[in-house]
Amino acid sequence: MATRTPRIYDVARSARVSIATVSRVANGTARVYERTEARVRRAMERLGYRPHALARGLATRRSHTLGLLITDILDPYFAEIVRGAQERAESAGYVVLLGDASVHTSAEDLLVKRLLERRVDGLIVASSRTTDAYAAQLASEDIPVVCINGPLGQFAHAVQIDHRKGARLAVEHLASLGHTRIAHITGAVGVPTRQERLAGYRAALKDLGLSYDPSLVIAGVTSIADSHDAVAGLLGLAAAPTAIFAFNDRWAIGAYAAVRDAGLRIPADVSVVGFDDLEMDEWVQPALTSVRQPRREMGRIAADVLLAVLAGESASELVVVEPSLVIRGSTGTRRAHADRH
Amino acid sequence: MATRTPRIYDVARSARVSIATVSRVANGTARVYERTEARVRRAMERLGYRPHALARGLATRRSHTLGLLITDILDPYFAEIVRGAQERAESAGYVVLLGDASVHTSAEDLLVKRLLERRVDGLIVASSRTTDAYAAQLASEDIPVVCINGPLGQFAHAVQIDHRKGARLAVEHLASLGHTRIAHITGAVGVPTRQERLAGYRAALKDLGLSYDPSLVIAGVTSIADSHDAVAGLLGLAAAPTAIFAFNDRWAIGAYAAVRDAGLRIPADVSVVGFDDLEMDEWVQPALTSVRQPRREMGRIAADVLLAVLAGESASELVVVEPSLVIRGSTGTRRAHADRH
DNA sequence: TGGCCGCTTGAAAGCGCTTACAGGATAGGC
DNA sequence: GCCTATCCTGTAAGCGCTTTCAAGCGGCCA
Repeated sequence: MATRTPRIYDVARSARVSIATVSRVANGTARVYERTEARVRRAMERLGYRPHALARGLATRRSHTLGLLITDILDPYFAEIVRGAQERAESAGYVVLLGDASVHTSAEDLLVKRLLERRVDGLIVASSRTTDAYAAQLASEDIPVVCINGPLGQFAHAVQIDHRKGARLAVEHLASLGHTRIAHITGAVGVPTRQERLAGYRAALKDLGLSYDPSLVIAGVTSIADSHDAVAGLLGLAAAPTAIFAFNDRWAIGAYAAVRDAGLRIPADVSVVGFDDLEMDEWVQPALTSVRQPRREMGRIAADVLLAVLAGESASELVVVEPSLVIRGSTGTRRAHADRH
Repeated sequence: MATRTPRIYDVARSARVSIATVSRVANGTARVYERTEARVRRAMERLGYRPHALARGLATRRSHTLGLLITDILDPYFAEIVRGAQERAESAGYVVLLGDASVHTSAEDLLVKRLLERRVDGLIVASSRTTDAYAAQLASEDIPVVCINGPLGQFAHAVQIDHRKGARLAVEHLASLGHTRIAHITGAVGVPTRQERLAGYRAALKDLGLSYDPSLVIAGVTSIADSHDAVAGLLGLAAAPTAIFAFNDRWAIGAYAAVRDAGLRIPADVSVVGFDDLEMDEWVQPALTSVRQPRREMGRIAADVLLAVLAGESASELVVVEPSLVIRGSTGTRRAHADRH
């Protein structure tokens, strides 16, 4: 006889107490005689009682659920943020509800609607598509929001890597190897971090006394294939770059293919630096030099901030994490005999 | 004055109807006068009403949530299954709750407990750690379960790729290139699909008239580094293999490194075939030949089966999907001048 | 032994929604 | 214009849990 899964009422009857007492034992919200508690625990054990999270959520007005908005779970960048957030959430008894923008044909706000209907207690927005206007709308909801690498603003908490510094690390590294013509493949237009990294790139060039050449900056790249094409174009230039700083590692991989197609070699002819430091960086040939972003840590911090706010504690409005440069085989000294051509 | 988010009661009052009528309009569960409906809709619009999913779930005993158990979201294999399941679930108004085994320090059954507390309506188990005993325990819960590439059994629905056939495709391809000493790096012990692929490997060898050499089969590999070490060992053998069939693409990448370390080349000295067909296969050098597994499709099918069961329709107990071989640059004809050594 | 105090415990009212069930409005037939 | 059949709508009882409030219990001191 498969008896239905037991309710709190069943436990109460079995332990000969009221449901209030069972609730108290289950949550430890009030003192209970040791004897009584033992009876209740035994009953819970015996029946295999599992509290009903929905009912609990309804009664407490807390779903113990965190919403996490991302652009694409297939992108390791986001996957690791998810991991970090889940780890922190889990340790606090929270669950993470994923909103993956690329799953939905419809707009992102429908996604948010889904999450809000689920009554998430707070929201982490890691999606790179987030616009200011959209984020502001989010903030008008009455739950705490924290953005990861999103637009800075007063409306929400933020966790950011220091993008300018990251870009600077890349450019300085390339310059130290003798490169003077350093191209930059930027992020897609509208990605909030794009401007920051570009600014860091320009600032570093300036500080190093290198000239800024707009023709070496490619905008509007949205895929590996895009990046491939863009780099192919750059290599065809009369004054082609000897080094490429890509907005992220995937764009860098696109650059790899273009360099190979052009019959050139990395790093002998062209050096490449990516951004993110994905697992695959170690396995591509040559291994990719990249600006490391502690993504998992960022996810964890975001969840941490959210949980703090939910607990009524004060939480920092802005957390900036430090990038670092991981030097691998894709960068080398510029060849002595000047640029090709 | 940030007024609280409106309840069904607020809508009802605003539209001068009862909450029952609002509910009927919101769900379309019963006829309502056109005039009344218009009033209600306007009120919902005006107030920005968003039904409370928890309350609804409590009343209907349906959470409209699917649980999805995976081993690691950072592994693209799982990530794509998640994507597929989410796509299908989303289109049916369901939400997917992820249970990532690698997030939890504790055992997997705690993970399941979390999901069950959340009252998921059904469960997809894609985790490769799933043992028969554990799965059986799952099945004793009163919700439908479907396993992806899990152990076959009577207790749950299953979605499987034809592993034997996949292994056969790999071996036949290598044999057709002249290879006779084909090694196999198997999956971790306990991974249910391991036996199937191994069986396919052996069957293919037999059918092709090739001898089976146990020293060419490596078991117990659980990481890329493991695979690297195992392959290093193989290459040191007096009668080293000229081709390697890896349990998955990540193991194949480990093999790449070992081959390079040994001063050998792919595919000139050693051919490599992986399993899964991940995105990175196209970007590693040389591009990896691999047995394609339609992971997203499998996730979608799993969700589909689950939804069918939940809808009270009959659903197939076992869905077998077809593998295919994607031939890239990592496999080539065996060199004429016999094996090295 | 009586009175008082500090505990633990139970009764009951919600949390926001769905859904029989019954009541009232509407329309149709005469 | 009256009666019945049909529909729409409202009332109220839950769904499983938390939490206030008051009652009950035992122990202590006088």
